[in-house]
Amino acid sequence: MDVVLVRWPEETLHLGELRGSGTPRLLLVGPEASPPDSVDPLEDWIRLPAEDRDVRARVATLEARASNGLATPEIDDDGLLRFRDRWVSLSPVERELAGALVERFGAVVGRELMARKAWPSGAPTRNALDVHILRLRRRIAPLGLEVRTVRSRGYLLQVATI
Amino acid sequence: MDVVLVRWPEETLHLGELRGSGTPRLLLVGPEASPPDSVDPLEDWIRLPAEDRDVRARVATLEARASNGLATPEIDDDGLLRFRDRWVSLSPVERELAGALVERFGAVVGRELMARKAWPSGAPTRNALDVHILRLRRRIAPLGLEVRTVRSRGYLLQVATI
DNA sequence: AGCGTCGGTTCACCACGGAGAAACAAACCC
DNA sequence: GGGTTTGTTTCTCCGTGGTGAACCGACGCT
Repeated sequence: MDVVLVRWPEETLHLGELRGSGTPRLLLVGPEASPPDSVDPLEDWIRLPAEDRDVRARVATLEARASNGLATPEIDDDGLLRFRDRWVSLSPVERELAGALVERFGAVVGRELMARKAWPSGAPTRNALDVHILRLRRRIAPLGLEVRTVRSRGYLLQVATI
Repeated sequence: MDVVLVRWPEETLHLGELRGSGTPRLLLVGPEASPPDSVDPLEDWIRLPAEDRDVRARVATLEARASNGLATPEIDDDGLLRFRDRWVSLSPVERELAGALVERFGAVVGRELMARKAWPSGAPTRNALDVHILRLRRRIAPLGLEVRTVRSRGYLLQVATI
């Protein structure tokens, strides 16, 4: 999402909309004005006059924050799992499993539910799900995603931690 | 939590610790240095020389964000203990104990009460609770939480002190 | 102060079950 | 035909909960 530059305090009105819509914004604070106070991580400000590189740095940070919040993997129409401009192909079973995990990204999906998604008429073996999870893990690792186990509850898809 | 001022890029080493521990920090960027790039809302920077009121404004924002995001830990529907965008899974017994502590975050919870929560029909051994508290302590340490003992009263959950 | 008790911490060990992983075999698709 | 996908078995590993015992510091008593 693009960062909007706003003169402060001249364009205060405009600012209200931006805050409401969650648009990232950089306030250009005049030499005499006092700095705004907002805790919103999508809002920043800089004192004028300012160097170009400083403005650009703050804009870049806001952009990164904005797109970070939206960083959710998705499965496209071709069955590819896409995340942050990379992708991997999935096998049919993996697509169902990944689909369930992506739908509730960051939250736990029960083993039962996943098994029903992959095999609506009943899972072949109890172990089959484990094996496919293992394969899915290796498949999505290059995207920087990982499947974490929550014992006796299910699995959870998230951005890989270091 | 107090905001730490760090000269950039001279005190880069120090910065590593601060980032790791989630301490809010303001980087004082020398006249020639290029600004840092971090998306962490608990990190900000300002170009030197800077006006006092500008520094104060940025410090205030960081403080507000820190105390805002602090809030309280919570146990979600999946039984995960979440705190500051991190989480750990809990075993059933730990979930009961943590639940009692989270409910009264920052206040003492009696041993009796906790034992009843974990084992409604009576604790198995005298020190079963102790052992589970030990395990819970180690489990939640990565979240920056700690269980403090209040002798002959009970236990208290709080943000870990350094 | 000396001493015993109490409350709490930590460790080592066991048993059980859930999950991970490798290896093999069959089915499938280009 | 060759690679991919899927199912299955088997073995190993680890999370979990319980138990006993050693240890340690705070407290209270004489």
